[in-house]
Amino acid sequence: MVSKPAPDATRRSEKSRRAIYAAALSLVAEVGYPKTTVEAIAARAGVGKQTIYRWWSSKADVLLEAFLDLAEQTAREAGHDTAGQDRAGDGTAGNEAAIPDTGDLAADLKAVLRATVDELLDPRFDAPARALTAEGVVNEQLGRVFVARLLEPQLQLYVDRLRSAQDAGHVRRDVDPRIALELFVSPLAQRWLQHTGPITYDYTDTLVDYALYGLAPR
Amino acid sequence: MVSKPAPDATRRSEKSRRAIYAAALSLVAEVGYPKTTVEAIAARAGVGKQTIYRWWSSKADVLLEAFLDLAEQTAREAGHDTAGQDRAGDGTAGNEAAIPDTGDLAADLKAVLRATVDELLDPRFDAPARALTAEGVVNEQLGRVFVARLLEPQLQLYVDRLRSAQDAGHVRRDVDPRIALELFVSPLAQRWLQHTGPITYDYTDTLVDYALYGLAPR
Amino acid sequence: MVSKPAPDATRRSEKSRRAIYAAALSLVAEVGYPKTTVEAIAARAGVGKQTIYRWWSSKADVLLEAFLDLAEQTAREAGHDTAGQDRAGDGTAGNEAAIPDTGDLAADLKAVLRATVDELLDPRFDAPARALTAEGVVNEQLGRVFVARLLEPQLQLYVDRLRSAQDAGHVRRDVDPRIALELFVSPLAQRWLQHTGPITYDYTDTLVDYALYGLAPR
Amino acid sequence: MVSKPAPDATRRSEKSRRAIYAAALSLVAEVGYPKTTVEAIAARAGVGKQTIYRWWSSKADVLLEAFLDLAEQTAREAGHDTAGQDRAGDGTAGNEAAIPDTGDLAADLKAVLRATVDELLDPRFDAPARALTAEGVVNEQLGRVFVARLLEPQLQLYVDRLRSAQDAGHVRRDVDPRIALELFVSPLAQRWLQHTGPITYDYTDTLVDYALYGLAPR
DNA sequence: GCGTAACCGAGACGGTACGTCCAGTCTTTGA
DNA sequence: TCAAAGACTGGACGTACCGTCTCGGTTACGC
Repeated sequence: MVSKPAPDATRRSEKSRRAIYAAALSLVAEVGYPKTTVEAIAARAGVGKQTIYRWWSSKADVLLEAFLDLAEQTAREAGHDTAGQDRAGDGTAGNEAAIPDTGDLAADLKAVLRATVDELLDPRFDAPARALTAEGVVNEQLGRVFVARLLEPQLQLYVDRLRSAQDAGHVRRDVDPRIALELFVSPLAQRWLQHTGPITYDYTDTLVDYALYGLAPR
Repeated sequence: MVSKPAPDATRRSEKSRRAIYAAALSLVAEVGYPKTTVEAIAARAGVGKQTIYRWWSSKADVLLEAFLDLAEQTAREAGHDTAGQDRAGDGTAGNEAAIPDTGDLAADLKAVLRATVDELLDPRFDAPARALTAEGVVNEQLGRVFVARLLEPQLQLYVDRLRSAQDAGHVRRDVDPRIALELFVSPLAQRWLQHTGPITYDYTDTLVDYALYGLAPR
Repeated sequence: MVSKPAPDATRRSEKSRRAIYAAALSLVAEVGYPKTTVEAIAARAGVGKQTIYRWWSSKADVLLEAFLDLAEQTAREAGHDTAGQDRAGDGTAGNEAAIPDTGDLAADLKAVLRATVDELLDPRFDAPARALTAEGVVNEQLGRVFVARLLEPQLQLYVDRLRSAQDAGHVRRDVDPRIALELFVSPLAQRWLQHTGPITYDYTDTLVDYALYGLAPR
Repeated sequence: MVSKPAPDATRRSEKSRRAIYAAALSLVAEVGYPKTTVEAIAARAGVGKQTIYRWWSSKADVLLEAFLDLAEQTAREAGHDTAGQDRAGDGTAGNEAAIPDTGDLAADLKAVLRATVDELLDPRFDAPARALTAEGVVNEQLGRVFVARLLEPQLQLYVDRLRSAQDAGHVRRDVDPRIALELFVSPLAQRWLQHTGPITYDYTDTLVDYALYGLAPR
């Protein structure tokens, strides 16, 4: 079975690709993911439907790549701006500037989470991110790609910072950083996804405090 | 504007309602939410499409009520069967039996979370709960209903148990229980929704330990 | 086969019957036959749908009886007005006042056809008559009833008048009156039904002249 | 307002068009016009419903064109086969071969009407012609198209033949041929449409005789 | 420099499901 | 005890998109 003759990627129209990304992202932001149709993306991008289906397998796939591209671009811009404490273009796509390490773990985490709060409240990110997350909840294949390409690389930065804290003796050695990070990242994620509570700096600060020092009296 | 004449609910067919719930739940479990169509629900329920559209506004709406009904029923059964020793959930069954209070907070939380793990791994709950959560992520109106009717009541049980622990001096007085509970509930929710990690008893036990005693050395 | 339990006609509501007739005729006149629905008739008549289905088998059936009733009524009124040369209530329902017999066949026929022209141009008759005729073209069963109850009784009057003219020696003895009448009645009918030409007094007068004296030179 | 972007007719699928015509005609012949649904036509033609709605506005419109096409085809075949000696019809086949002119008007008309009788009794023509005529009675727009495209061209042939007879002195000069032809054509049409009498060669022969020589004694 | 291959915009195609409308039947309720 | 009201199953309607399939046209590469 050789189902797909595999189109020649070298002859691909860069202009069309960009136009499709832009159309997909703007449509999702405007009318929402479910009402965004492949036909509408093609029309807005000034592109034939076949040009979409030639390179992507579904609406979700287009949006996923469009969003990855957006993330990459944003990261690149951020990289140029803040210069120094970041890397980019390592194939995992994303704005993974390392978490700062001032020696004060709580302060560093609070700073990063505050930046995340800003991002979550920016509709430019909110709409497509929400749409892709929702699709991933129900479409495991897409979900795994989304997590692997976008979410995990971010989480890995927390793992790194926590390990550094362990080396410095600020976090117990027997703590698994991959689980530990969920104590402050997941609550924020859930509030964002399910509207189960307000998203504020105070809130994320509190999460960090609770997570680091526990609920039980010392 | 009163566009809809509003059908007479007293004359509603109970048989049809039940058949529609059953059809919706079984179809979602079998073919997934996106491939579940209103027509298929009607066909399987042996019902005219109009009977669905007369009482619900969308596929999501049907499934929401079907799932609420399922949760209620499950709760009722559980209530009769086990009287007192009860499960709780994260966006799943609508059972409002209180979390046990043996005096050992860690043990009580671990027990309840283990029950939740069981539920999340049961496809009977997983499929519709996942579908509704995904829909709620993207459709705020439905999301809010879902949260208010199913999720919040469950979370309130944790609030109650944590307050009791505060009274017993096992949790710091300055901790906000509504936020505290997210430290162990949200990570589980995220792993479930986004497949970001395995869901096991070990994992939830660890979450409780981390949350109660913190990451920093004592 | 006793398919229908046959409702008790003696307990039938006369008021409902009249209201249904009125509703059916007015709706056909207003929105046309195809857009006239049983539900709309019931609603306008302030009657349950079942009350219609109890006594009639279809929309066409209702309209047929409504129209027969209208014709009967019109005939009765005409009878009272013109007093003397008419009969009524003989079970065949209709306005079959006999064709006048002044001894001048051409003049008598022209007068009657002019009256028919007036009727055909009156929308009160045109809409339902056209609807029923169209239905009868395609639904033979209804068509035969329509012809038997309404059309044939009318045509019989021409037969009678033509026979009288034969007795007076104004029409050839070997002419079949049932066919002869079609020479002036059918052209008018076709123009009305198919809009194949204007319908005027001049036209019907001409038809009578052509039919009586032929096309060939004398 | 130009609501419809108007599809590109040059890219239209000839195969689909033919399949739709065939399906429409066969369904009307089999189950009758009212029970013929657009969905059934599409299914039998192996075509999507949208392909029908893209090119036609309604079931009636499809059948009209299908029938016009059939008439044209029949005419073409007849033209090739019999060359010169041709049929004419009443609202049926679109063959514009002239009525024969042997010098004997009565004989020529009788021959043509006998051919028409044959056609009216052929179910292949009867079902769709009847359906379209009925629709045209109630839907004036379609009726006018039907008359203009099919009926009038046929009638014009009679006009021509009658004019030729006038030149030959066989018909009075003061007779209007367009009205005269109705004396024998309309009665046949009415008997066919409304089942008001048998349709035979004898009948049409009689009509011609009555029309040419009149009812009054000579 | 000239085919020729393939991508491109465009959009018609066979389909599926939508949400609405109405037919004809069945059930409840008030007079 | 009947009829009004209207919910019910069923199924066609006309629409919106799906994903596939031509159709010219326009590159851009290999000979």
